[in-house]
Amino acid sequence: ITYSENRHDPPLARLVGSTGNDTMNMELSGRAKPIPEKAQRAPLKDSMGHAAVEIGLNAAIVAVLDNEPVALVVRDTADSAGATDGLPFGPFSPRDHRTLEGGLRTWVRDQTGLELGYAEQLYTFGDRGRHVDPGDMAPPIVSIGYLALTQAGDGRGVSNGAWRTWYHYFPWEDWRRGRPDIIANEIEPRLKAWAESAKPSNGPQPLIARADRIRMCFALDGAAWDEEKVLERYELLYEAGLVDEALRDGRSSAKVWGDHPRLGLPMKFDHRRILATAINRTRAKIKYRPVVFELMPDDFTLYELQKTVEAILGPHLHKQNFRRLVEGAGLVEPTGEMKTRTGGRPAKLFRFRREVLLERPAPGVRVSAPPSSRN
Amino acid sequence: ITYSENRHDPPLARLVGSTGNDTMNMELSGRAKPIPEKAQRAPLKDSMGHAAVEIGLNAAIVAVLDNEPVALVVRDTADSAGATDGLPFGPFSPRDHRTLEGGLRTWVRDQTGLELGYAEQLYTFGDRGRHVDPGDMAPPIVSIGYLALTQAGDGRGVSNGAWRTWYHYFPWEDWRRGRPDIIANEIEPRLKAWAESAKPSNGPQPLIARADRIRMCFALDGAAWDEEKVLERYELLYEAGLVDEALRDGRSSAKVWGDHPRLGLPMKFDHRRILATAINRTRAKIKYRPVVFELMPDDFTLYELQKTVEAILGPHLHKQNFRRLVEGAGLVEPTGEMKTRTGGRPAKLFRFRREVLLERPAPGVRVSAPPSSRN
DNA sequence: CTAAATATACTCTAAACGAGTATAAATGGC
DNA sequence: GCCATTTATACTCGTTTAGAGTATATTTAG
Repeated sequence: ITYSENRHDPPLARLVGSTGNDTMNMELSGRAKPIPEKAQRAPLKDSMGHAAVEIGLNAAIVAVLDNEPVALVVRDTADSAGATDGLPFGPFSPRDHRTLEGGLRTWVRDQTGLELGYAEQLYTFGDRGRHVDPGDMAPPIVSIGYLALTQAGDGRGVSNGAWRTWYHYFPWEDWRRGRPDIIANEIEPRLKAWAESAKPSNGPQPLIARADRIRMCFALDGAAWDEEKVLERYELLYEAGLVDEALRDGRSSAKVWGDHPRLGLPMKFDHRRILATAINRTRAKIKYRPVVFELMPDDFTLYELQKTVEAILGPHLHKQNFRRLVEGAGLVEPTGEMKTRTGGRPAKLFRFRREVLLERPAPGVRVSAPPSSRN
Repeated sequence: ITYSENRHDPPLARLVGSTGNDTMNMELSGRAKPIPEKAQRAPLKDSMGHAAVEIGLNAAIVAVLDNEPVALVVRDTADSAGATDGLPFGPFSPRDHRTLEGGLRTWVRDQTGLELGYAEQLYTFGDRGRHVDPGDMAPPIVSIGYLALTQAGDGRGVSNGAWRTWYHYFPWEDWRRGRPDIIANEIEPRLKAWAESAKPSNGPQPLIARADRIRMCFALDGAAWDEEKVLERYELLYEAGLVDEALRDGRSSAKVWGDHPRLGLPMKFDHRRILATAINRTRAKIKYRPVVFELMPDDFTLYELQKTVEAILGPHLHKQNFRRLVEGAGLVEPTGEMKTRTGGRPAKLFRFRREVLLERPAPGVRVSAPPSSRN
């Protein structure tokens, strides 16, 4: 089954507003002329022994556990002092791996015991200096991030690694109990200070002012929160030197903020950026492709399905409309069974209708959010 | 400016139906268990001299020239016998390139004289055996594809390379004069023969039957044509052994079809696949991000804008609604000037309103297609 | 038996999409 | 200058659907 990247069934997109998940053209492009690469020497074509680089394959494995969105992380047991979480990863070896994705699956199996199901490529990162690690391990220069979706119970016990809420690493993304305090208390003031520090306008102006980026990313001044800006937010914080990785990588703008709390837990290398990309993609894709079902058991109630969607997207959805849209789109069919012991009236059990993939071009979970009430 | 990948302003998505552009999970995944990698030896972690591979950077540079969608290709002048078109490309060299995209820009500048503006990463391909080339040049094992959008006249003369319609390589994608004959005359019968040849159901069944894939990709049996399935179609033809590259790569299923016409012009290495990905992405993205304007001069009439969109998407759009949607979305503002000599009543000139990027989360060119009439 | 919780059916409104009609202002040929 | 042709642009209208609310049915907990 091929779930491709871009959307086309609009419906629930509009609810949240959104902005994008996939790409990370973090080098501002647009019509603006690109920053010229440093003085160019003669073409390297004939420089034999072509520059070869090591490629890292990294897996952001996502599941939903008790209505909590989680990722599978492995912790560095060797260095127990400042043990940092990381994603399962390993180098791509053309000798042993027939495909990139195959190599990824192998590494994940070896490191966690988990047999991956659904997986898709996210992005290939290659910025020098972004993956520095204090340890003696030299990280690969180029790393390819993958998103995998699975049921948390599906691994039938992961032999190594732990499922951790992704909000450990991105506390500002957790809007389940309203706007998280960390935004107003920590992020906003520090980012504004960073924006101010760039005021003396010497040099070329960026296409979008820092203040505007901050406002749009973190929904200041009445702007709407866009849950699909996960990566953009993380990159902004990195650029401003507010996440530990920026400090670690030795960015000049990174400041020490005294006893201010760190903004989320750091990860090894550029793994947090990859996880941000994965969350971004998951949040976007769930709206226009039936990928939620990769996170669900075979049979489920519509309410369980809704809770899973909400775990990914954050805001609470309108229950009646959710049911109507999901059923109306032909995404599910009743199994005939009922689930009792739901704490109320028993619910019909449903299963995913795989046939939709042959019918409509690309159905997603169409959802509508209620304004305030939660029913 | 960051145009991210996924969509959220639904509008014009619905017109065409669509399916996806981005990703190419061509290894069927879904809930199905993945094909196990060949017997796994011990983890390679400590195999010093980590496997290093050469990475190719490839640019699919897209423009619209006289209402014709074109890509910039370079032809192999050395081997004039069976000269094959290729995309500008070169190896990534961490020594000389600070970033992947920077390296790409350098190669494009060196090879074509063009200074890239907007560029975004498409996908990283790594299947062994997909980039074989009959010549003596060993292609990189891993290749990263990029999409760049530019005005054809913007390069102020490309010093090397030529703009060629992308329909040279994908004739079946050209629906401007209705369904192209090549589908009914060549593609459909050959694909059906291929599907038949797999009938004796030995071995594991694929998630989606060949016949279903064919029907959905090429809009048979009344299915709607989805112009966003560019990559899926090309991959299907490759898998069926119907494009020259499949033969060249020595796929077992590739057959010689006598004097049947070849299905589109082949390209070097896996460049045609990359171009398919680029077309796919362009078609999808134009609907939910204001990327059309990368293809336009600073000032333009709404009709010119519409013609450009149509060059990318194919079908003809409803003129009145197009105007209403584009203006209503605040994507453009009048310059105050008029364009005379349009062949009729003079048209107002417009320019792109960059401010929209700060307002709505992600505006695209919202369009609606008329059913039959073209007005 | 009742309160609380959940499941599910149905209604209503505003917005949008999708299509059509009408009119204005040029050009080109005669 | 007249007229056919071409393009630009304004406005209307019906159908769909998103977005929200109301009402009712069935269970469990106590």
